[in-house]
Parts: sequence; structure tokens; C-alpha cells
Amino acid sequence: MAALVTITLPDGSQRQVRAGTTGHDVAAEIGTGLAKAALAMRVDGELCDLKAPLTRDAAVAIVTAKDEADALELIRHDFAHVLAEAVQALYPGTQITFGPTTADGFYYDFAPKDRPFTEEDLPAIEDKMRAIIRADKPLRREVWERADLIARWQRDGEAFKAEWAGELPEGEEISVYWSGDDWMDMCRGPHLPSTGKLDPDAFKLTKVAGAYWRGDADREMLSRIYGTAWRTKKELKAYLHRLEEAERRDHRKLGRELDLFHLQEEAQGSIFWHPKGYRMWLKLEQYMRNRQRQGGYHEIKTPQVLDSKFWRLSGHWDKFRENMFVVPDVVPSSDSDELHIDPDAKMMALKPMNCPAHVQVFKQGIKSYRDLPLRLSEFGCCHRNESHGGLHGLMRVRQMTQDDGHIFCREDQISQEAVTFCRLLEVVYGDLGFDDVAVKLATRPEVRAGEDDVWDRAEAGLSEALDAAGLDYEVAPGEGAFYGPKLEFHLRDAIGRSWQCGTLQLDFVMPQRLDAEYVGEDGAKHRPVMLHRAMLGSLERFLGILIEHYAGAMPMWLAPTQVVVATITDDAADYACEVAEAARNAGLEVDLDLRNEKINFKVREHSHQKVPAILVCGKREAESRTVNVRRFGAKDQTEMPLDQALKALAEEARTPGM
RNA sequence: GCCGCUGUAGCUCAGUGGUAGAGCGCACCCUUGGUAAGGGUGAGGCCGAGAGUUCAAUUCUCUCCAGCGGCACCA
Repeated sequence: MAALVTITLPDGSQRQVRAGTTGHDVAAEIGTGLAKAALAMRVDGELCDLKAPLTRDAAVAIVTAKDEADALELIRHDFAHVLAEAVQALYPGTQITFGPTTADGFYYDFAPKDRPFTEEDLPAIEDKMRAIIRADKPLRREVWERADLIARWQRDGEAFKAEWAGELPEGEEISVYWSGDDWMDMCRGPHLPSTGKLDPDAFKLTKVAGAYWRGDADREMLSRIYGTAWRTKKELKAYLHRLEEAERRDHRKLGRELDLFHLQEEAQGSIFWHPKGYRMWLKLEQYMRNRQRQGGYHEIKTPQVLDSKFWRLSGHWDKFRENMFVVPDVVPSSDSDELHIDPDAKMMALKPMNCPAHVQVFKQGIKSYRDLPLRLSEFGCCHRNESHGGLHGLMRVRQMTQDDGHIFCREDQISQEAVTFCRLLEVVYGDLGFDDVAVKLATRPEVRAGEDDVWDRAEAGLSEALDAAGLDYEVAPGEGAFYGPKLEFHLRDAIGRSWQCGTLQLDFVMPQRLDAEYVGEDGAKHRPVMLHRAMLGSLERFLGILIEHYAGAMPMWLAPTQVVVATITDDAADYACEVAEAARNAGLEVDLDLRNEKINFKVREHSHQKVPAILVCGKREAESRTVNVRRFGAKDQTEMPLDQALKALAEEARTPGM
């Protein structure tokens, strides 16, 4: 007679069942509806197969599609396996490797027999996947001995699986899952009871890509197929719609349409800013300059090109050289096209960072403890020779301008400086339209410089600062820089994406390397601590983020053209000129549209350009000295006295804090 | 840097082994019209660069460059 076990259901009720009863049996006992909807179960909180036997007293919860997070994880994981099965059915000889879930779907990495997959292969693979789902193949778990499994993989020519099976941790149960009786994959699970639980209309294969085996650039390049999967077709459609929305907001597309900037191959990875884009840049820069001045920073400007000896001293030559642009200090001969570089020529390098130069400014003259904290800021233009494959519009460039700053202070001032910085950040992000900021505290990595007690104090100083600033944060253990712990600030944008922008990094190493010191109260020399900090990160990237966040429709104060004065007919041209002039005098960025076009056409065009306000002037307005204000996004308009309209618009266009 | 895809007019894109087309935009003309496209005419392209196959290449092949999607990288 089988022993009984007691299971406790989520509502608190308890049942006695025979040991070995499965989750499916439990669900069926509760109701046929639940049995049908059941996807998996949680036993004492752990997600398991529905078919797993219950062998001890436990809390049991049946997982259905209503448990969104669990359901999506299970569904996507199963889809990855179905993808692998379909690919092996269609392309015999393809090796399977690894197929996890992602934030919105799944992927599977394959080692193709002859050629990598292309997007043209995807429809056929999708069809095959649908066939596997419609066949409703049961998924069955089996535990294997490691040696047997390795032998099996080797027999089947699955070298990657064999390698992996050989490296799974000792003592861990190794399981495989069968799909029907004809296909299996090594997997920890859990899985759904059968492929038929998947909705054949709620997934889509989205793209193919190369990916390294085990993420190691020195290993084989595999062929990855990405897919997205959801509980229902409706959810899939909503997701695809979000993708379209992201595409609509793409800053590269908007940059062209709104005439903000361009790139061209002669200056790969560097931006040509057009007048409108640069107006946004200047507005943002002026705003930041002002906020930082209010925050006690002294703005400086440091050299672009410095002797390589200097970069050796700072440590960048060792650690960062592959990303640096090196410039020989030679005068090219005018006699020949060939560039001869004297092997003894001095080597210069474009600065990839501003910090060492800021230390040089600090070191001029003797600093006293009374000078601390000293806050230096720079809109520092840096060059980094980023790998070609990584360049991306404004987001990843080779020439960028950081809103950089370095605070030199005593160790006991770290916490207060961090609090002050966090408060400034909150103001800045709020002004720029970001309310959702996630903070991470990255703590000491394994390989690091400095004594542990210094790290203890530094980490404690930062966490105290976060508490004092009233910020919630998450700890990222081991993710600090080798020279000190850091804070990272991640902004969530209008469509839910997260961007790391702000950072505050403690540095105990560079002041020592570059020999920065101050005279303390005791008359002796001391090392200052250096805080590297940025709020936006790079102006290029941040403008890209802003463009996408606002979908190109910038708030009035950042808009490159704030108002357009447009005439209905030539009758009002003189008045319109007067209005434009007055608007300019009120501090607004104004365009005047006197073209011989219909007002419909003008409104359409300026709306496409996302101009915040169109001031329409016709005969009527000219006679009454009013303007007809049409705001971006509005379908109607308001006629207002000119002075009143300009006053309101100018107020709205005022840069925050100025 | 690695894998795949793409590269035709300012933009978005058709197209062909016999040196090219549309829409929008642009220029000019007509039109002076009250809130998201008025009409006409015209200009504009070394079909990414180089090499190869061919009587002939924008089209086929190769190499390179760039862009796009990923991967790796982002101390």
C-alpha cells in the first residue's frame, strides 16, 4: 500500500494523496477545467513538470496561463525546443546546442551542417514548428547517466551537447526531454505536458544572427534563430505592435526626417550635426552647464591630443590602447603622397577619457584641504576606436562628448558628495522627462586595487548616501570597477526600455598613479579620493535617447524650432513678419513660413516636423493683432492676443533652472 | 573583430545580361486658398568601390567598403 502525502493548495486547503500522484492527477481531482488549463506546478515554490510525482508533504500550486511570468517562461522554453526539433527535422546534420528564453521570447543556437540559416529559411521552420505543435507530442522527462548521455550525443554527432554534458556539475541529476518518441534534447526542464499546449499562432521567428558558442569570441560561430512567443495571438500582436512603435521612434530615422544630423562613411561613427540638431544639443548643454554651475562645479576644457607618455602614466596605454586613436607627431612631406612616419616620432593619442587631464588641473598649484571638495566639470570630447560592428547611430559612436565631472575630496566627504550628486541627478532627470530611475550599487570585483577596509568604507559610504538621498537601489555584487565601487543610474523611457546613463565611480587608484595630493589640516600631504561622475553619459547618446523617448516631439524648451509663424495669404505677410520678430525677441526659436501654399499644406508639413506651436496669421489676426495658435497634436486651435500668446509660449520654452 | 542580410535619384522603394523607373521632395509657372497633400512643367542617377566571367554587367562571381540585425567588446 502506497504511503499518503499531504499537499497544501494555495487556498490553504489540504488533501491527502497517494505518494507518486502527479500534478496532473491533483489538477484533475480539483476539476477538469483546471486539468485542461494546467501547464506545470510549483512544489514548495519550485517550478516542476505537471507529470512529476509528489513524494513528500508539500505546498502545491497548479500553474496555468493565468500565472503570467511562469506561463511565459514555460511556453518560451518549450518553443525553443520545438524550434530545435523542427530545424533538425528540416536540416538533418544540424547540431543542437543551447536554447534559452529571453525577455520576450527565445532563441536556439545551432551548428549548421553546411551554411548558417538566413531569414528566408524561417517560414519553412515556422510551418514545421506548427506541425509539431498540432501533433500534440507528449513531452517526457528521463534521467540519464552522464556517461551514457555523452556516448549518445557522440553517436549522434552532437559534439556541442557532448561537451556540455561532460561539464555539468558533479552530482547534478542530468535529465533529457523526449518529444514523442523520436526527438530528445538535454534539458533541466521543466516543460509543458505536451507540445499541444502551445498556441501555434502566438509565436513568430524574428531574426537570425551569428553567436559564439558559450559567448566566447575564440570559439565556434553558431547560427542563432530568435523567436518571440506569447500566451495568445493577441499578445503576440501587441508585442509586434510595440516593435513597430520602437521602429517609429528610431532616432536614426527621426534624425533624417527632422533634419537633425547625419552620418557618412568618411567619418564612420562620428556625427554631423545639422542646425536643428545642434540647437537641441546647445539647449541641453546650456541646461547642464547651468545645473552644474548651480551645483558648485567649475567648468574646464582640457586638450584633445596628449603625448602617449602621458597615457602610459595614467594606465590607459596598458588597459585601453586598442580603443585609442594614436597620432604620430609628424609633419607630412609635401613632396610625396606617401606618408613616412619616422620610427622615432613622438606618438600622441586622442583622449579617450577626461579624467587624467582633470587630475593635471587639480595638480596645478598646491591644494589645501580647504579647497576640497573640488568639483571640475567638462563637456569633454573623447574619441574611442570602437569596434566597427558595435557602432549604432548616436547611441554608440567613436567621437562623443561626455558631461564629465570629477570631484576631488577627502574620504570622509564621499558620502556627502554622493548625496549631493544623487539629488542633482533627480532634478536633472526630472527636468528631462524621466521619472523612473533605477539605481544599482556595483561592489568590489574579485580583481581589484586597494585595501579591503578602504573598500568597506567606500561601499558603506555609497549605500549611506543612497539611503540619505531616499533612493531605492539594487546591489550588483562584483560589478564595480577595479579601482572602486560605483553607482549606476538606469532610466526607463516612454516605451519601457532601460538606458544606463548616470554613473558615480569612486577611484582610489588614479590620484595615486598621477600623484595628486593636498595639504591636510595636519600640514602633511594626503591623497584625495576622486569621484568620476556623469549624468547624461554622452551628449550624443543622450540626445538619441531623448529623441526616442519623445518620439521626436520634444518638449518646447528642447525643440529645435519652437514656433512657426505661418500666413494664410500674402495679405498678412507684413503682420506675420512682425509676429515672428516679436516671438524672436521673446526668446523663442522661430521659423517664418510665408510660402505661397495653402494653410492645410503648411500645417501638415510643420506637424510632420513636430513643431510644438504653429501661429497662423491671416487677415483677421492682422486686424485684431492676435494669432491663431495650433499646438502640436491638437486638432483645434485658439485665437489669442499676440502679447498673451507670446508670453505663455516663452514661459513654456524657458529652460528649467534658468 | 565574427555571422547573416542589404547597398539603384535628396528620401522611400520598383526593375532589367543590351548603361534605368515611381511616389514624395526640389526648381519654375499657374493658383491667394482659414488649420494634415491645389494644378502644371522641369531638372536630377558612374545602379556603393575594385576586379573577374561575357560580344555586352547596374543585373552573374569574387574582394573590399559602408549600413542594418545579432554576437563579442564597452577597463
